[in-house]
Amino acid sequence: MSIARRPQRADARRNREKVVAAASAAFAESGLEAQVEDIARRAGVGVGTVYRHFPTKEKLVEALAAEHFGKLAAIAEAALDEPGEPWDLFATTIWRAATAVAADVAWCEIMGGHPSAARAASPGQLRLTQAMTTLMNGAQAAGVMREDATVSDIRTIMCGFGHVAAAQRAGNEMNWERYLEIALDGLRTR
Amino acid sequence: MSIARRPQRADARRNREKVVAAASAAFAESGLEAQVEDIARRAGVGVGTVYRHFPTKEKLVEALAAEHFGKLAAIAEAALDEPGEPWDLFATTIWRAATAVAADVAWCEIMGGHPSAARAASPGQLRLTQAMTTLMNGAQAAGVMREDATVSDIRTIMCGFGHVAAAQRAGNEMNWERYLEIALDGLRTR
DNA sequence: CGTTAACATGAAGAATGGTTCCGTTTGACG
DNA sequence: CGTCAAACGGAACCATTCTTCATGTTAACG
Repeated sequence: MSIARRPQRADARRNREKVVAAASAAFAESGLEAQVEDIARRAGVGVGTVYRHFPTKEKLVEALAAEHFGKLAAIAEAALDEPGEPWDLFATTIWRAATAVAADVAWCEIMGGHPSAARAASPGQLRLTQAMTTLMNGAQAAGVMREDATVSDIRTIMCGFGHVAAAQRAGNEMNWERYLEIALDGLRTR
Repeated sequence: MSIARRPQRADARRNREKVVAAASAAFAESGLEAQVEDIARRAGVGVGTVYRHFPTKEKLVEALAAEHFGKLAAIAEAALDEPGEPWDLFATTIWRAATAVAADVAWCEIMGGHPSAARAASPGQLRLTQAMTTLMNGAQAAGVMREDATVSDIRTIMCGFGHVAAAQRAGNEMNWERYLEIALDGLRTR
C-alpha cells in the first residue's frame, strides 16, 4: 500500500541545499557547536526550515559527517590507482586526508570521534577502511610498514590528529604536521 | 596597610578539602562537564559553599589541573634520580604519566588542551617541562632519540593521547597503549 | 484560476546548568 | 556566655541553545 505522495517541491529542495551549504560553512568555521540559528541565518531561512529538513541538529551533523567520510574515501581510493612506492602511496594518502581535515574545525572534531559522528558507520567509512586496508597491505608486503599495524591504528592516530589540529586552531601552541611526521615514522619498519 | 583579618575558620578549611576531593572524584568519573551540583552533593555541602571557595567552576578546574601537572612533574623528576638507560628513563616516564592520565577522564581532557586548564602556566607545568627537557637531552646525547625532538613535540603527542584515551573510555574502539607505542617509536632514531 | 498539501517563519517553549543572594547557622574571641 | 563576622544552604535567577507550533505563504496540479 504505497501512499500517493506529491513530489518534493522545487523550493524545498533548493532550501535543503542552502541549509547543507550553510551548515557546512558554519561548522567548518566554528565547529560542531555552531548554533542552529546561525546556520539558518547563513542559509537565509528560518530555523523551522532547518528542522523541516533535519529532525535534529545531530542528524544534520551526521549527514555532513557521512559526506566528509565520503571525501576521505575518495582520496584513499584515488591513491589505489596511482603509481608509486607502496609507502609513498600510503603516506601521501594520510597527508592529503589530514590536510583536508585540518582546514575544517568540525571535521577535526568528527575525526576526533565526536559522538554525533561516530554513531552509525556510513558507506563512506566502509569504503575508507577498505581502501586504507589495501594501501597498508601493499606497504606491509613491501616490508616498509610494521607488520602489526592495522586500520584500527590509523583510526586511533587520526583521532588524536583531529584533536591536535583542533587545539592548534584554538590557539594552543601545537603542530599537526609534526604530529603526523612522528606518527608516520612510528609506523615504518625499523 | 594590612587589613586585620580573622584567621580562616576550621570548618571552612575542612569544607574546602571536601570540595576539592569531591570535585576530583566527580571530574575523574564524568569529565569536566560534571555539574557543580553533583560536586556539592558528593562533598556534602551546598553549591553556595563551592562558590565560596572557588569563584567560578573554571577556577576549580584550574586548581585541579595545576595539581595534576604537579603530579606529572613529580613523576618526571623521580625518573631523573633513577639509574637506567636514557631511552628507558624517558619512555618509562611517558608510560607512567600516560597511565595516570588515562585513569581520569578529566585529566585526559586537561591533557587534551581543554581551555580551562591550558590558560595559565602553573608551576607544575614549568617543573614538568624542565624535567622532560633533561630526560630528552639525555636520550639525545646517547643518540637514541631523534635530534629534532622537543618538549613541544611531547606536548603535542600527549594532547592527542588525552583525546584518544578519553575516546576509548567513551566507548570508541581505540587503544591508547598502542597509540603510545607508535608515537614513542616515532621519536627514536632509526 | 482555484484548491490544496507542502512548506516557511520565528516567537515561544523547554531543558540544561552556571551563578547569585539572603536568611540561617556556627566557630572564634573577649 | 554573648557577640559578630565568617561560613553555609539551596531555592531562585539568568543565560544559553535546541526544539516545537500556530500562523501565514507558495508551488503544483486539475
